[in-house]
Amino acid sequence: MPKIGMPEIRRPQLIRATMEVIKQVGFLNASVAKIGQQASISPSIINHYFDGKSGLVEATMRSILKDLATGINMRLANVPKDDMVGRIEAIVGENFSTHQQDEAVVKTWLAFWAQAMHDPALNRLQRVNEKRLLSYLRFELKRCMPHQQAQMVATSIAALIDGIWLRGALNPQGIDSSLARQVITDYLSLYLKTES
Amino acid sequence: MPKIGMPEIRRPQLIRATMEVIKQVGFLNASVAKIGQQASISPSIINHYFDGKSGLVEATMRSILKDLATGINMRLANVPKDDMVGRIEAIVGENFSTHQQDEAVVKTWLAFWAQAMHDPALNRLQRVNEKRLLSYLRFELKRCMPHQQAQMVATSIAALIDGIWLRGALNPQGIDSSLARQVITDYLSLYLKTES
Amino acid sequence: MPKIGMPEIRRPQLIRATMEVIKQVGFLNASVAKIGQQASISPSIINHYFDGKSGLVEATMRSILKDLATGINMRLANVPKDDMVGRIEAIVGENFSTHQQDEAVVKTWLAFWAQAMHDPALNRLQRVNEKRLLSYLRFELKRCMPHQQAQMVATSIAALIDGIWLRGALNPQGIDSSLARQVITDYLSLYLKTES
Amino acid sequence: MPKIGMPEIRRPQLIRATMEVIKQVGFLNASVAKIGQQASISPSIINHYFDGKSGLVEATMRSILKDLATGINMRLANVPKDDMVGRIEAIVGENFSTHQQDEAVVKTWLAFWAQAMHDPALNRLQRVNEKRLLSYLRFELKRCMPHQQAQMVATSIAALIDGIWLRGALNPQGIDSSLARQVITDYLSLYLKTES
DNA sequence: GATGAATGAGCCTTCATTCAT
DNA sequence: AATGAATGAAGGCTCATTCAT
Repeated sequence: MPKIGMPEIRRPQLIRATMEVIKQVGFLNASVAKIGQQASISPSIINHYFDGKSGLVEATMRSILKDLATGINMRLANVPKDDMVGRIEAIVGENFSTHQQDEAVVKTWLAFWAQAMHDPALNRLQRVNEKRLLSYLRFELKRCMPHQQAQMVATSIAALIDGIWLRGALNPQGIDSSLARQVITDYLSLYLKTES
Repeated sequence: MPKIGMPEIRRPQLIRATMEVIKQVGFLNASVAKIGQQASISPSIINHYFDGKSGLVEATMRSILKDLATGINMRLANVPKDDMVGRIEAIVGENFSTHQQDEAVVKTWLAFWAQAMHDPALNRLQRVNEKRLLSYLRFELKRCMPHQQAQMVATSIAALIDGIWLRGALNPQGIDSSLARQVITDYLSLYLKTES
Repeated sequence: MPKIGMPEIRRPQLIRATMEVIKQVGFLNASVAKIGQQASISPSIINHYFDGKSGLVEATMRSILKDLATGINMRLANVPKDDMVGRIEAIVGENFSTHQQDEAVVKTWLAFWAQAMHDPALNRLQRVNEKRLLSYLRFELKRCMPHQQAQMVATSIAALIDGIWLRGALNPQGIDSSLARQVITDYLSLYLKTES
Repeated sequence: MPKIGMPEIRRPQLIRATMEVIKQVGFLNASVAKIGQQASISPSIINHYFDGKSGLVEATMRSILKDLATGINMRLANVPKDDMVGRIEAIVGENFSTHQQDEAVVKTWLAFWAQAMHDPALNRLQRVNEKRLLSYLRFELKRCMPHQQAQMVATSIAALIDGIWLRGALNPQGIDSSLARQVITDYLSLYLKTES
């Protein structure tokens, strides 16, 4: 019998190594050789566990997306169902959480976006994630405004999240996450005030 | 002996070919061989005119940034100096112009962003561009709101531009540019309304 | 502790899987991984039973050669000792039997020949088989012609067998075995006629 | 301007190196690295001139086939049109010429046959060559026998050629080419004598 | 100015094998 | 007996770049 439980050790280990290498040298230069070295394992093992490099890249992105979704759900669990603003702030907050600002995570996100335009598997992942964020926001907003309007505000908030995140990612000083949250909160409260 | 006028022919030719190849196969697979083939020129010549591939990539991005700046200035020239909303709409409008939505341009932009995190030369370009947009917006906004707030609104609008653009870039259906402009105009009018 | 009787199960199972894989992907691409998969066993076990891949290849060829020898002897058992033509036809017939025309067997044979030039173990096998065929034929022919001529005719018939077999193997339509037998019978009768 | 005339130097050089390496280590182990080393050139250049390893292999086989065809035609040019036996002997003779017995050529042939079963490009080459030999033989034979019969005798002679050649190839002592020619000549003359 | 010849580094992947369990 | 974990070597190929012409 072989050693058991290795997949549960190796897979996260390699995924983390992948992010680390992307952080250090960029997606373009993140070779399996470097990833293996980072994880202190033979690069060949990547094929054993992920069926090739693209499988590893996909799994890596899937891991980040899952972390985001989990984080959002955990925050939402602590906010009353009827506290709409609070719930939206929770969603926004998780998008600017410390974990999402980890340099390795940030660089992987960006590389993922650029790559998604040419890789069907990544594209699919990206689309699912995009729609999920919109649907979460819309769900909360629909409680106090018509569908049409909720759709538009959700789009705006999602765009603000991505835009602020992107500008922060490209900025050496990183994201000022409290400012980010404030900008979005201001927009929302201003909007609600004016409409009523 | 060097034929005169060749650089003026070759450089734009190769820059355009670069964008075309990035559009077709992605930044990752855009080799000098393919670029040369696309331009029907020997790839070797790239080193002659751009001192290596990275020089070509940088020049390509510089060309796109210049097109954007030129477009904005041309639009602004047609809007009265005191029409603040009109001038901001002009800036926004150019960011979603048909040229900026050219698939080759879009993919180059995105690749440029991802690459800028690891390439100092590209990073510098990106920073300059980012600051210019902010300064343009802030300049207009300061006419009717305090500096502090102008800074914040400018940041938000810039984020909206990038966020909407990014989401559009990743969406197979492309950007709905009239919707984009409307979202941003609405956002702006929201802030102006509270001021009055 | 070793289960008894397993070698008798595993060895033929792996040999058959080897032929099947060679048939599907060719000798060049017949890896132990694919063979293991084909047999639904872990590839590692090959080393246990055959001491490495080359041992398996050798055993596979040995199995085919043994089948051929067995088949010939069975046919000869049904032909009277003094029916020289009948006995030679039996030998020829077995060389073009349906089993020897099984695509997996054919491809293994051919790969075996090509490989035998560089692998001493396979070469030895091939030489033994070659000599056995010649000796069988010569033994029958010597009854009605001088040794010298028997040697020559035996060589010719062996060459005809291999030549026709080879041309058939390379032909998508396979071997026309009745034509093959006829050509060789005609050839033989030609020599017998001149003797009488 | 680049160096001119290089393709005419490099292509035969690499083809010869390929045969040499196949002779030394077998088709299975004939890597581009070894071929490049044998030719004292960088292996990368193979892609430049042959568009990949398979292109080189194909070109190598094509070269051998062309040599054979040229040799046959040269021999035929020296034999009167009406000397049927002489012309057939010329064809047979070239198939056992010293050049065709060059160890490198022999091993390449055999590897080529084994490989042709799985490589469409090689298969096509092999088929063309096979048909050409048959058609040459049939053309001569039809002068003194009906089509049906000519076809059968041509098949027999072709099989004898391949069979004797194959057995010689696998034999460490090589081919006894005068014996080979004699066997075939005997068969032909015996056949003609008996039929008339 | 422009070409293609040529190179060496690096890429991902496949492979046969060994080993702990 | 049998498995899967793990490795290191080797494979073909792509690439950016340099150079002679």
